[in-house]
Amino acid sequence: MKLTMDKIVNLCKTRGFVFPGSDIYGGFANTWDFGPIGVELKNNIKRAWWKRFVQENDNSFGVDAAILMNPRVWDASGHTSSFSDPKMDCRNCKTRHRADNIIENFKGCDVIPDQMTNAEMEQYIADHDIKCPNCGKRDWTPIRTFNLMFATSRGTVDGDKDVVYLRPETAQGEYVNFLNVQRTARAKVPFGIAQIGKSFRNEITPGNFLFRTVEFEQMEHQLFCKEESAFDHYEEYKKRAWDFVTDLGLKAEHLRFHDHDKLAHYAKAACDIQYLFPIGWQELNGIHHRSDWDLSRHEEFSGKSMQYLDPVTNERYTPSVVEYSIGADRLTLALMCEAYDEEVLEGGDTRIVMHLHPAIAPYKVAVLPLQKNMSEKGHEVLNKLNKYFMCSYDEAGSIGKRYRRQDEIGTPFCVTIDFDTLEDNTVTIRERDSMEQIRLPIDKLVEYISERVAF
RNA sequence: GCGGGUGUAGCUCAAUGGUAGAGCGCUAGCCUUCCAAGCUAGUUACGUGAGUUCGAUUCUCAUCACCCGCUCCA
Repeated sequence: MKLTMDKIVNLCKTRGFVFPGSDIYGGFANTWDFGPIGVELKNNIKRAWWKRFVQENDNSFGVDAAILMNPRVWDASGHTSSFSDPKMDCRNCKTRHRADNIIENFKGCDVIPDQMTNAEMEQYIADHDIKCPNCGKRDWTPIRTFNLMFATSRGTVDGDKDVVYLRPETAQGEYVNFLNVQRTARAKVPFGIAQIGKSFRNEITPGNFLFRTVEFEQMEHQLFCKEESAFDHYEEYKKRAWDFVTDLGLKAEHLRFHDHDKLAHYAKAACDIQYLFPIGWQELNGIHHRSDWDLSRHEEFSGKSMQYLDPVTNERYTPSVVEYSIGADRLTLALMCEAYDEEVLEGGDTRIVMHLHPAIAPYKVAVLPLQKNMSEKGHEVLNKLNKYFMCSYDEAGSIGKRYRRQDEIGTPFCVTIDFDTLEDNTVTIRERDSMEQIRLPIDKLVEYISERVAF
């Protein structure tokens, strides 16, 4: 079976994982709404991440910072000045390029484009006759700047409004709270601050379904540590990031590390984990050694000391940061791609199965009375189970059809009520991947399922 | 934003300058004791706006959305 994004999108729309954003108005580019099944899946993924990187870490603490931040945060982070791309189009071959990249890649380049204005870059390109790398002609449109931050305004009186930005990354919420968390949690370096939250980027690009959206959710862990141990932690987090996604079900042969050739100005090392999506190898997460750049900048712009006083050695220093960041929507997409399967059964018919890790499956168990007159017993079982698990209840259609419905949304267990159930309180429990069935007393169900859906 | 393509039920498709059908799905009923059975009934669509025309889902233009590529990145 060749997996295409189309198949995933189709399943998502028909089964209620994900719908196009603003659907009844014809959609809205690069936005998607999670439906009843999808929101469970994504919440389970976020919960698994939080468990792994906060709950099971005794030196890791969560925050949920505001999306709107003081605009000076973005001056300090560099986003106000550098988070906009100077773009120009080649009129001849209709390709779009970044002016700064074109200049940088020009042989004999003797300037730093980041420090130039658009007019200076246009002049430089004209003076040096820099041609389109695609078609070899020089027929450029003027440079236009795209700021990737969504701007809105604070204040109710026109003309007296301050521009504020929807955050383009969650990381700054962790950095500005470094000392608040350290003090209140009585944390000792090295320790981490984690956050899951939405970020916004005004990018003019095709989205490839959930892979690239203008509004997206990041799961981030910032480890604050001593400069000399930062590279060790960097390596440690590469491994932890890898283990997390493989434990959730991504196959190792669909994953690879990808070191950055060009480092951002603040980074001492940067590495991605890429996943083999239907659209090719694409970034799933990033791990960055950011040195003390972020805290130092905030110290500079806020005037507040960001230094940590080591209580044992009395040493005072600005910690380095090892950042681990993964897109929740992107990970959800990867896990759906990995789980998707069209199985050919004996007899030639096929079933679509989502082999999701039980821990992230939207429903853990479906309750299926074999006949409609078993409704009462069915609800009795349902009401026992839904105290512990997200449950589905279905009494429409043949039992085989109902199994297939659950297979398509990845439900790991189906519990069937039959005539014997009414006599002896036992049920058939059917497992999704193996399609095997065993008989269990109703009283044992919670324990049996709990053991198998843990992460 | 640029170039190319597409737009008809929930999904996959059909037909037509005289206002639309099928299969699957879904709902209800009958039947049915564990992997998409059957029968009956019901359900829902021409993306939006303008133009040509006696009449437009069909032709033209615009617009919107989506898909592929450029570009970008978590």
